[in-house]
Amino acid sequence: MAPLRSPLPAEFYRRPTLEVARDLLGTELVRETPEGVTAGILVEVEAYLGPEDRAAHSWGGRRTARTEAMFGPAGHAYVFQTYGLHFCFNVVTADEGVPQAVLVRALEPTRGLELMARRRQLRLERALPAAVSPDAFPPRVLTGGPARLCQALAITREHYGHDLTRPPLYLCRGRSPVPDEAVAAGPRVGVHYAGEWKEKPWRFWIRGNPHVSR
DNA sequence: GCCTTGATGACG
DNA sequence: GTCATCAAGGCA
Repeated sequence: MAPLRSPLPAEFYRRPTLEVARDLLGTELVRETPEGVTAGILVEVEAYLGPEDRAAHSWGGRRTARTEAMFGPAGHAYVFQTYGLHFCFNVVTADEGVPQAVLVRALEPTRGLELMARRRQLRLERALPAAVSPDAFPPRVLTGGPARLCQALAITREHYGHDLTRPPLYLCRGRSPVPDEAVAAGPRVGVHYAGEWKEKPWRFWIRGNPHVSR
């Protein structure tokens, strides 16, 4: 099946990771399944710059079955599981052999909101009555958080290493580029253990966007 | 021990 | 609404 829209080329990802992270804001992540299409605009990301970055899974050049994808070519997916429960979705960046990636922390939902809600319904039952009118989902409940967006888009370990220039999971240009004034930067979330690296302002988000995770 | 989330309870 | 605390449970 041809993709619905033209995916970003591999060259987009094969650049310095901080540039890719910033430029990923405003792009659209599309997930196609037999049940339907779900998609959202990236509004919050974090860069992980192994092997130097203490906060990166590839810190110190750590190369295991889990981190292998980070060493692979740019534009492929790095999916990992945390706390035994949740998946997180990353885009591999930079040159092959340089284990760097960008974690996607939040999306602004654009397509398939009801399907997303269905996939998240187990935990959403309390929120759903307020959301009976489909456009009235409260911000963040569908895709505001790295594990939430994976559940909403049905991204799992089966996408580990997937080539993100091809269906059924790919990125394409969004509605419009995000100007520098709209981009905010700050420390990354959940990396308190990372010493001096935890202060690096390598989390980027669209200022004021209600879907940003926190 | 972890790049998380949802539930619960305190507080205002 | 906020904030703090806790438990869920796979894998290195």
